[in-house]
Amino acid sequence: MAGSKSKSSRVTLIDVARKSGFSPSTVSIVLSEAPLSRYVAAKTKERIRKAAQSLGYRPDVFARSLRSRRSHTIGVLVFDISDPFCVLILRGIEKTLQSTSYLPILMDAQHDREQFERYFDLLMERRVEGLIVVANWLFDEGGLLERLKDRHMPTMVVGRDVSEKNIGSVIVDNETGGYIAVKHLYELGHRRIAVIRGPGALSDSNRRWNGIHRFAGEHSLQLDEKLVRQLPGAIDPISGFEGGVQITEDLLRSRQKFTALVAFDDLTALGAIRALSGAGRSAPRDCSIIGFDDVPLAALSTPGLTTIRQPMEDMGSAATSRLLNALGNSRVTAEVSTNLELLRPALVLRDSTSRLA
Amino acid sequence: MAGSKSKSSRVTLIDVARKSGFSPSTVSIVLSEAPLSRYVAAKTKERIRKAAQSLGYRPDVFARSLRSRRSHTIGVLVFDISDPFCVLILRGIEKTLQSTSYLPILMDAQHDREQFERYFDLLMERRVEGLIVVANWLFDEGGLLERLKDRHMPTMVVGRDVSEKNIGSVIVDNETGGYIAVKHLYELGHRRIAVIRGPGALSDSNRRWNGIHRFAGEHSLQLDEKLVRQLPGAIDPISGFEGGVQITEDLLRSRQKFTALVAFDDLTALGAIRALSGAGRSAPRDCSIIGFDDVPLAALSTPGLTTIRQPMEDMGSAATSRLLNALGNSRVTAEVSTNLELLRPALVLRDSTSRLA
DNA sequence: CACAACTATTGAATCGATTTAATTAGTAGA
DNA sequence: TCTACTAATTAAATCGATTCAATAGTTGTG
Repeated sequence: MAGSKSKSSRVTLIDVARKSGFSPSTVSIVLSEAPLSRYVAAKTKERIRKAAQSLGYRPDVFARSLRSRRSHTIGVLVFDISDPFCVLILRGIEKTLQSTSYLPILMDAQHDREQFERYFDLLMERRVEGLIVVANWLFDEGGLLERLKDRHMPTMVVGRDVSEKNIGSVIVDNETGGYIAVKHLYELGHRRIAVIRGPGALSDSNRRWNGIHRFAGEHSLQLDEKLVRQLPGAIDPISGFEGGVQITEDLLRSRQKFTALVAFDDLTALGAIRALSGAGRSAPRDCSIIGFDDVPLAALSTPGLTTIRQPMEDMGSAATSRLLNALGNSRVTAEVSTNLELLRPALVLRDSTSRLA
Repeated sequence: MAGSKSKSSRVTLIDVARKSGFSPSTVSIVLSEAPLSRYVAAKTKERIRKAAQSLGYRPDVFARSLRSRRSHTIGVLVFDISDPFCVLILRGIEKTLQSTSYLPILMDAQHDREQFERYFDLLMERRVEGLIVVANWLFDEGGLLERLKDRHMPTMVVGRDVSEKNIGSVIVDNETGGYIAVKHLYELGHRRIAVIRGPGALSDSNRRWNGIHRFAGEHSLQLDEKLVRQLPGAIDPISGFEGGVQITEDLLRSRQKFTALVAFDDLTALGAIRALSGAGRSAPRDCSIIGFDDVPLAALSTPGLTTIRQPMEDMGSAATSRLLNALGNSRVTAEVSTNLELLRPALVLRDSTSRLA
């Protein structure tokens, strides 16, 4: 075809300059919409854009980033993508980023702390302009975020409360969640309610318990200590399931009576259902069970799991918006407002809970 | 501190050159292990490395890529990351890439075809050196890969058979999978076996059916046409579940007798279990159910789902290895060997199937 | 001893953009 | 008339590496 170099070398800015009859400088200014483009005549702009278009010009990301010292990327570091909890958060992040000029660079630390740090460094090397850490409940708080503090990189953490200078967090209101969970069971008539608390090291765990406790206090509901158990420290995404199985088996063996159970999260709840079934009982007939999170598979189990939903997609969006906000104000002194953002949980009614006969 | 410039400007190659006493050229050659480094004296190398180390030098990715025309990255394009099927494949890819100098750049098309193309272009713009497409069963075959063919970019597709020039695929041996599935039920004594086939447009679906059919032929097992149904075209990752519910309800209503059911995949199987339970029956007591895939949640449902495992992590690894291989031979003419790689499925025994009473 | 071949290192060009300071022209105010 | 400012455009420097051709020095060989 006429005009198309047989050598399929890339189309560069200079090609556009030649074709449009303006200098590379002007072309650059127009196409990258630099501040100076205010002074460029409208006709010039148009002609340059047309030339670029007709040549199919795409700026070279590397050259651009090298000179401008901007990457137009945001690092998204997930601690363990196999945790179903994460996926919807990612969706929220991606959707929010879509309308901007930022590109997410997603890395999965595969539940490995070293990997996490390695990828963290890689993201820094790639000069991401901001960072979103998706921290599932396995995320070890101790010191892992130390290095985040050093760099002055606007950072948001989703799913974990990390109150540090220049680091913002978005999490669900765990206390309210716990409150709602028992409230639901209470309103169904249950009074002997077992609770499987999360690992003690997890702040989520304690907050949810606080909510449960507060409700109990307000309604003079007796929480029998013998019916309150705690998951051991978690190792991988499904250890919650196994913990749920074991603790529930143990509760059943103990011959304590209970007609309902609040599980720390959905996986624990699924474990409880499994244990119940193993003992020849079933939910909700013999025992109502409520989970927490509303991970996708909660809707797919039989019975469908009644649970407290974390608005995961919203959490992703909220974190991203705040990050963008910090980035927009002034890139140099970008500071994420430090405070914590709490999102409201919601009760999702399915079939694992029922009115006490 | 002594030596540390208060202005925290980056450490560049020139700084290392100054400190080590060699020229930038030599430093570059040594640190990037270019071919010429064969001729650099061992002592020189050592001194340069030490200088770089002590300054904390990290090469600038953008400058490097600009000049060398290499990005050291591999694009990983997932059609829908919320499909549990994908996650383990990703893990396989990442693990294989870890020991190399390639960095995966992961993008999630969020089940949106336009998004897929947008991200595809973005990856090209970022000059990835190879591409891995993780295509779950929702991936629309028609024409979506057209553009892959144009660019001469080494490409592997996981989870879908795309036989195109210069595109390799890695999938599970679906026919064998189907064969194993009925075989298992047959050996448990089942003779009246229902089958929920996948959407007709899906080649997976037909292959699995072929396997089932072949087994039936070899063992003169009668497959009652009235017990064979087909899922409608899929829309989102969980439409298999709903399809499973509806078809199973329909089968139950039809009053045809069957003691076992082969579901197209795990989600469909979970749907079948749900429908069974809705009709007051349960698996495996009233009907044995076998799924396909072994997605993570198959182990968490009650009863645990007996299923045919796709070796997803291996599939990811295999695809990556072959891509690396193509990349290694000669970057310019890198060609992925076109042929399809079939991985063996395996029966995973859990509790949703049992011997016919 | 001349010539090649190899070792060891470097100067200078280059990748493709952005950005700064400079240039020109026009126009308004003192 | 001179200054000051704005509008419109551009030449040239720059970002931080890689790479190629060039330069010596050294060794081998016929």
